[in-house]
Amino acid sequence: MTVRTRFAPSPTGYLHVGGARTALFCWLYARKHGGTFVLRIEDTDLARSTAESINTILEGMTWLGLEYDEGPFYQTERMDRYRGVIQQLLGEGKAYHCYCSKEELDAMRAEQLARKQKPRYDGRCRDRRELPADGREPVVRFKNPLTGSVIVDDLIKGRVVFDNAELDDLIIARSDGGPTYNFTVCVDDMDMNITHVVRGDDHLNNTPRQINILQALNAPLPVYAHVPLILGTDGQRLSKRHGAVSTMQFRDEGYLPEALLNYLVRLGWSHGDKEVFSVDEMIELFDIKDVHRSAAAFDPEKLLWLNQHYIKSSDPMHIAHHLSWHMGRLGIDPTAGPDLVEVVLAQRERAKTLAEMAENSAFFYRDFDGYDEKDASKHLKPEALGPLNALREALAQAPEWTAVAMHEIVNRTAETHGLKLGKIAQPLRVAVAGRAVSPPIDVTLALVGRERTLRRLDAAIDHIERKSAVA
RNA sequence: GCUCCCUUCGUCUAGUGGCCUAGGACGCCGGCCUCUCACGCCGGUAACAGGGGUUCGAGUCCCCUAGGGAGCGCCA
Repeated sequence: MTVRTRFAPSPTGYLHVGGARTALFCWLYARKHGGTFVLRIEDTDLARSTAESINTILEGMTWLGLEYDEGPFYQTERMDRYRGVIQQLLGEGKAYHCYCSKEELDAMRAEQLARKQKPRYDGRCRDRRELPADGREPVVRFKNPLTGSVIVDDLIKGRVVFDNAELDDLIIARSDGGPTYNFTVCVDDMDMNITHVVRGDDHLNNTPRQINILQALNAPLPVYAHVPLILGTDGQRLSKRHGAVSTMQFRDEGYLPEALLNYLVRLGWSHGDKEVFSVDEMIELFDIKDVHRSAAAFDPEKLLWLNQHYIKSSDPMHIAHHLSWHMGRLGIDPTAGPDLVEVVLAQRERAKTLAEMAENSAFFYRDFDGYDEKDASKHLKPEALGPLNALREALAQAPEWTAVAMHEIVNRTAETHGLKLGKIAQPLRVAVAGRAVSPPIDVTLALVGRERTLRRLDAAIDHIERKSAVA
């Protein structure tokens, strides 16, 4: 039997990291077993589904590289099929019309709660004969078995047993005829020949209902794997209020897709002490059975560490490609300055995100607005004038503008002035970078280039002179 | 309230009865390196939720308690 998994988000928001991880697990499982990964959009809630959500979800999947083999299928395009199956169930006596009003149901629930019972429909319309006179439209309810139990042999949670007595006759079609979630899932999983249902464990309680429906449909049962959800840093369930949970937000903040994927796969899953996994390694080593049963908290610090790890160790060309996108976001044209690959090489050990790297590299491509105040007052002082002037002169005559040549000139100037390297490198750094932080000074000069360096040195010298004149 | 799920350092986890005076990773703290910021290297801090069993022996098996989460919709 060929493995077929599906990821079935409802388009009522963006793709959050919990969903992304579920999608990753589904995808890995399919890839590992040479199976098929199906994408299905569960958009039966017309009021809350939006085309925009669908686009961000698709965009997120693409960015992460979780390509699907079939789909996306839209439930809204399968309404006729659902209606047909509902009729079939009705005809076979496996479902029935229910005319209970909202008020009636609310009263029932309130009473059950008051008696400290689990609220559930009591099945009073199961054998209803005459229709109410007001001609109201009924809903359709599924006849859940009254006795016995449902066994779920979950790949992650193990064997879980539910008593049918705990379940009730759930609504499968609304009074407007629209099918409901628990029902469409069953029809789709059946029609799409899904063999493995990998989803969030908030669905574990739905599983026995779905199994009962599937059985009423004479459909083969898929294998289930309920993955625990992701918690926020505070241990609470991750939600829209807990900050950066949107997949695309991670891209915008400068994370690499491979870093997010690596972080996500290690959340609830491990392979010994191994921390770093390429996508190929994930596919090779991942096994749904090794997924933890308990929820895991999202730790932004560790994600940051992984991101930096990939920035540091990936092919600079690859990083440059992503960096280019971030430079563009800052309004910088990466062709108007040094080769981005050189920039990556200079910056990759001092940036945890690409957004940070882009910001810290802007001065290679365009003039900065002004000096960092603290750094300027500390390093651009009158005593720096001599060295800076000497540097200006020496650099102007540099036969070639390379890091090696820069190194030579800066060191020699420091020596002739009897200064430690730091005493000369720092003023120089502030002069060309605008602040006291940058890659090694020789590399920095090489990247800034001759013209910009000399211009900025003049400006710095001018800055010091004007300041001391005022004082 | 009822049903179901979960519980090893702050966090992610290793651990499948003896190899555990509990290992790794992130973070944090200290040191080294050093032209800044970083990187790197070295060292340190820190956990089996509690209580009962079973067993020669329990983080590992069983039971109970506590705590956390989910579900109980004409939402998905």
